[in-house]
Amino acid sequence: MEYTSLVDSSLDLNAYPLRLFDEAPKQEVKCNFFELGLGRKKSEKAETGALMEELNRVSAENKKLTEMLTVVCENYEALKSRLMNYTSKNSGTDQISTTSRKRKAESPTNHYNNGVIDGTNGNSESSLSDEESSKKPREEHIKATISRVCVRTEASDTSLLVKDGYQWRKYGQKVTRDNPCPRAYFKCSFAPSCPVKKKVQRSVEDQSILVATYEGEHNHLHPLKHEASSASNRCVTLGSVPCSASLSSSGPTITLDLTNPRPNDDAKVANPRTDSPKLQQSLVEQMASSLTKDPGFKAALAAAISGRIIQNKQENW
DNA sequence: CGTCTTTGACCGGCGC
DNA sequence: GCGCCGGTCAAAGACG
Repeated sequence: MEYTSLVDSSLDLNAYPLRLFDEAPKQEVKCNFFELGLGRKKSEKAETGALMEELNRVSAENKKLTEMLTVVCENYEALKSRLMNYTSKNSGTDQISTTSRKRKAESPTNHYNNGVIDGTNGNSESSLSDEESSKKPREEHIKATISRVCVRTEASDTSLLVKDGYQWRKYGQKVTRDNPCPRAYFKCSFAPSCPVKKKVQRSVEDQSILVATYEGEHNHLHPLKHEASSASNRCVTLGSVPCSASLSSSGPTITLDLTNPRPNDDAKVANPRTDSPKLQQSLVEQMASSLTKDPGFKAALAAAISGRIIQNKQENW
C-alpha cells in the first residue's frame, strides 16, 4: 500500500515565495539624511511623509505576514487531520497479540506496525512480504507495542545513547549479522516493574543515525515530561537549525536530528511510544500547540520572514 | 558501597 | 538433530 498517497506532509510553506515579494508593497523610502538636515520645514514634511510611507509599508507587510501565518496554521490543521485519519485507519493493526516474545517479535511486528520497513534505516531487521506474513497466524504477533525512533547524531559519536527522558539500564550488546555496528539492549530502570525495552543500533546506510526500537509501554509517567515537552517545542524552530522530526510514510518512525546541541539537550526529545494512536495524537497535539500557541514560534516565523523581506529590499537598494 | 556498564556464556526459536 | 542467530543473563570491572 502506498501510504505516501494518504499522508501529504507538505505544509506548502514555500508555495508562493515569489508572490510574497512581488506583492509586498514596494514603497521604498529613500532616507537621505543630509538633505533632511538642510531645510527644516521641507525636511520635516519630507520626514513625516517618509515615516508615513514607511508605516504604511510595515503595516502592509505585517498584514501579509499575518495572512501567511494563517495559511501556515490552516495547512498544519489540514495535515493534522490527515494524520489523524491515517492513524485511525491503521490503529487496528497497532495492538497485536501473540504468545511468543522472542524472535518472532521483531519482524512480524514491524510488519504490522509499520506496514513496510522503515525507510530511514532500511536495515534488514526487516519485514516479511505480504505473502509471507499472511502465512503467519495472527495470534503469533506480539502484544507489546513496538515503535521505532531514528535519532541523528554525530557520526563520530560512538555511544548508543538515545536520550528520550526515560532512565535505561543497559543489559546487553550484540553484533548482529546484518549490521556491523553493535546493537545495544536496554531496559527501563525508572520503575522496577516497567516492562519496556529498547534496542539501539546504528543504521547500516547512515551511521550517523541511531535506530531505537521500543518494545512495550511504560507503566509510569514520563520522568521528565515537562522537559520533554519543552524540548519538543525547541525542535520546532525555523531557519537552519538542523533539528527535524519526520513521520515516515511507511509508518510511525520519528527521526530526530540531534547534531546541533542546544542547552538542556539532555532534556529528552523523543517520545518513544509513537505507535499507539493515543501517543500519535499526543504527538500531534504537542506539535500543534508548539506551532499555533507558542508566541515565540510566531515571532520567530515573523522575524525570519521579515528578515528575508528586509534583506531582499536592502539588496535591491 | 551501590549503581551502572561491559562482555562472554547461555538459552531458545527457526531454518535446513 | 544440528547449527545459526538474536536475545538475555550474570559475573567482573568501572565509576562516583
